[in-house]
Amino acid sequence: MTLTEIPEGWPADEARALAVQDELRGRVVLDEPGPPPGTGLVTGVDVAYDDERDVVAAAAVVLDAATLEVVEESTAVGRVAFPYVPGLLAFREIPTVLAALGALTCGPGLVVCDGYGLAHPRRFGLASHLGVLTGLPAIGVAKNPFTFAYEQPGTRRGEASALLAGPGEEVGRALRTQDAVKPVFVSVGHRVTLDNACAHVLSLTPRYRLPESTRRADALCREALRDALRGAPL
DNA sequence: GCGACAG
DNA sequence: ATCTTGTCGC
Repeated sequence: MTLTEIPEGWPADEARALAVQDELRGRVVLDEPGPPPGTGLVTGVDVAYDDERDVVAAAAVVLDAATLEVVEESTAVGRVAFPYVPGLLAFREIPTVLAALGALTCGPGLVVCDGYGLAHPRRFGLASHLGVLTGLPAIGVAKNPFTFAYEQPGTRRGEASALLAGPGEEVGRALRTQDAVKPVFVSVGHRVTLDNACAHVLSLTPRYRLPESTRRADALCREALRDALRGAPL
């Protein structure tokens, strides 16, 4: 397996990364509804790291949105392209994720990311960044509220409350995907509406807290990392 | 100035 | 993210 190259000109420091976010932010599209939930294809992407060896593995798992059956899977392995800095997560994950998406033979449809889109310090999280670079509709589903404020949503599956960046600025939603289970934090990435994004997430969580797409992608990228490290330890 | 901080 | 045993429940 070949190691994914870090793109030429990829930001090497925080100042350059901030400048890139500043420049790409204007290309986010927020006025398209996005694909209707329960139809077409949905692709989950996720990455796993080995910081000791500086290796990252990414996975893309394409699901039939109606049945949640796996349609196609792909992985990619590369060198970590950026340190972890809150607010700059995308620069760490995107090169390898793009390689995994590029290895698919079918169109990904809606991309579901682990993390945020609009709910971001500069309103340009991983899901927005990935959406802009690929042109694909994308949403973010995070396990934590980051620094944002929210009221605890109702205890039943499907209930939601606003994720607020400030008084009156809704950047996402705390969405209960299972009865009495901690909510997930959904935000728009690119070319999808927040209501639509939440409907997709509910459609992807018939049984577990996290979307089936991210659960599948999470398992696959861990496996890919193990396999990659097995071939060349230390 | 200090702490918090998606994955 | 990752480090980690047992344990409770379907």
